[in-house]
Amino acid sequence: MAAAARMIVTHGLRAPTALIAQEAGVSNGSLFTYFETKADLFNQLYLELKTDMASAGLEGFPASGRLREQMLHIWSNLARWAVASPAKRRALSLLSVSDDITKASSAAGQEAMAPIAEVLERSRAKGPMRDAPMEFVVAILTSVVGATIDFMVQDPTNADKHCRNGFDAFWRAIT
Amino acid sequence: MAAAARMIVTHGLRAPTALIAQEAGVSNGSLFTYFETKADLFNQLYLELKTDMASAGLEGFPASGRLREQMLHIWSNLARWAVASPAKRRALSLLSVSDDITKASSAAGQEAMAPIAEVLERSRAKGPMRDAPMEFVVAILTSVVGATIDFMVQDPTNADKHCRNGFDAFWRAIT
Amino acid sequence: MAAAARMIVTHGLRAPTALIAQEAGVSNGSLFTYFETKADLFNQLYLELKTDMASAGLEGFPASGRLREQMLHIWSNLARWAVASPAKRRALSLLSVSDDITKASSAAGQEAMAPIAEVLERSRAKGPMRDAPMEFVVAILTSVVGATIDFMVQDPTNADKHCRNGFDAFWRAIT
Amino acid sequence: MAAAARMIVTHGLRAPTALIAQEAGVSNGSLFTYFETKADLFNQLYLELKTDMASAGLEGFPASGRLREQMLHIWSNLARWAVASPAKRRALSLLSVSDDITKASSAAGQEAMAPIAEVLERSRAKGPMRDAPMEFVVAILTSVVGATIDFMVQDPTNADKHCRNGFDAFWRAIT
DNA sequence: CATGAATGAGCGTTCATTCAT
DNA sequence: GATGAATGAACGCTCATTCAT
Repeated sequence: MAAAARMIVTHGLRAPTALIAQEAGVSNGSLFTYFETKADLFNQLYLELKTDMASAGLEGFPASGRLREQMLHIWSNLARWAVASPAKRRALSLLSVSDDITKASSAAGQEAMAPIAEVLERSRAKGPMRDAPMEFVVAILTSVVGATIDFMVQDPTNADKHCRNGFDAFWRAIT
Repeated sequence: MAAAARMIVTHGLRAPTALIAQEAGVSNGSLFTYFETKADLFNQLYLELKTDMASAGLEGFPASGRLREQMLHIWSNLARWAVASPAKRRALSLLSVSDDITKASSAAGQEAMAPIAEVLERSRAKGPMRDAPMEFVVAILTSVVGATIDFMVQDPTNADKHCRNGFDAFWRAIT
Repeated sequence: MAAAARMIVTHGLRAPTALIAQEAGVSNGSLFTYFETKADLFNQLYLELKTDMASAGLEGFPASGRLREQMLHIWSNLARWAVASPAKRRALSLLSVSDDITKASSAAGQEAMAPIAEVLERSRAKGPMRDAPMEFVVAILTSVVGATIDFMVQDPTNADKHCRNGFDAFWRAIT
Repeated sequence: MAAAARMIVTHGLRAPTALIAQEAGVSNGSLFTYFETKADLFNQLYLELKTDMASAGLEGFPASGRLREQMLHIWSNLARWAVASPAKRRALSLLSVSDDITKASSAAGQEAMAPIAEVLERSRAKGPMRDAPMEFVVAILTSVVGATIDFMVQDPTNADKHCRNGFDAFWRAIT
């Protein structure tokens, strides 16, 4: 799956299975010993990446902290993860819009993000977005953090500043 | 190009050129009289859609209005355009993440959005994001308006409310 | 289709489509311009061969002759056709037992044989097999004529004798 | 080999060796401990089935009976065997036309049928087919008994009648 | 001898692109 | 310029066979 992620980065979702197998150091046929189809591989990879991202986001979570600090902690973790694993991030964003990802995988992906969503839920609970659909809030989180990461990657010297600015904008939007 | 947009909606970016040509009422060969390659078609379509969207955003622009009203006007226009032309919107969002779109096309696309970006520039000029890169602000606009539209489409009865709520969140983020 | 028949003879039904295309003097891709799938090619070929065989059987049919002479005429024609076109015959017999041949094709094949079946029907009408299912009688015709042809091919010097002996056996069976 | 027969029935001759092994309760690799190649397995299976069929045909053979009764006994036995073991029969008929079956196996198969062929030889010795090649007579037996079985299976209520009618037709053909 | 993961050649099919008419 | 048949490289996937354990 790591090989698949790498090949998706360089070749997009059209990355030939033969290339993925080669990158993984196995024969093209062997790939299908582990994954029934290419779509299956993509779904499993999607879930792994999503789970990986979610657990990165929750690492060192300050359970006793104030809400804003908790959310900032997650935000920084997510940004750090994405900056540290650009391949994973790129692969995940391509997979997220792929037709190959089943509803089941999407649902499982949301499940993995549930603990983060819970913090988000509490964050917006008393603010102006208290009546908005939760998915809307998640969409805003995802997109603003995505934009933030892009600028952290682009201008690494000011990464921390971008990270903070992005979070502040996000926090303003939902509280 | 309209045919291409329609086929992209139903078949994704893998829509066969033969199908696009058929939908357009010309022979498959003729398509390559007008577009050197499929990628070329996609780039031209991308630019057309982006331009279309931008001009829709500016329609009836209240030149003398207050900044917030101007921005809200654009916001509502963009949302209305997307809701009225779901095919264009879907095609544009797929094309935006495609490998086929060249840097030149992306740049030209930003160019088309320049008048809107200008209003955006003035909107954030005195706020907390005054020092952020302009692309960052644009990215936030794009992503939040995108999320907003999704919920307008999904729940048309409350479309206006979603539109307004999205804008408010956005305005909070940048001012 | 002639190329397909030839390749089926030499490679069986597993004859690669690429080889069939090559034999036909076209590119592998072109084959699928004319036939949607390999199975489609096989079905069309099956029907062509069956029709070809049936019309060969009826060539010069003595409409005013006695029943036995009519049947013998058909029998000899069928045998001659098979001996003259061994490739067609081999391909047809392989296709007949293939999973790729649809019920529709089988039915159409029987349709093509209808005029022959009609003579057969009259032949057995007053004999001991008058109450047997018609398919049973056809099966006997097919199998005995098949065996006959094998020996005509194997021992061409006595082809006429084998042909006659086979018919006599068949005629004894059904009258 | 029983597993192979079963899988041939459900999947045709393309039945994967892995599936055959699984059905047999051994690992896919083990299959090749006992059979050098898939073709080898098929040849051995062919011979086993042919031998099985032949010995079924001879079961309870009335050595002192009249020729016609002896032949009818064999005929009924063959029909009963086929009706009772449809898998074996289907596998055998598929294998019979397969390219994988070697001349040696075919010859060995004929050898297994020799005792039956001997009765057949005596049956036709004084009749109109006395000068025909023995293989021709065998071919007629095989094909007519095959057609007979098809109708016994299809219409079990009248199985005995079909069996008898088939035999009568056959007997008329060779005597 | 048993296992089952690994192999890689081979196949059916697709489709962007070409080009003779 | 328009056509659409022809092209052939490329891809996802299968499966008989091998071999280290």
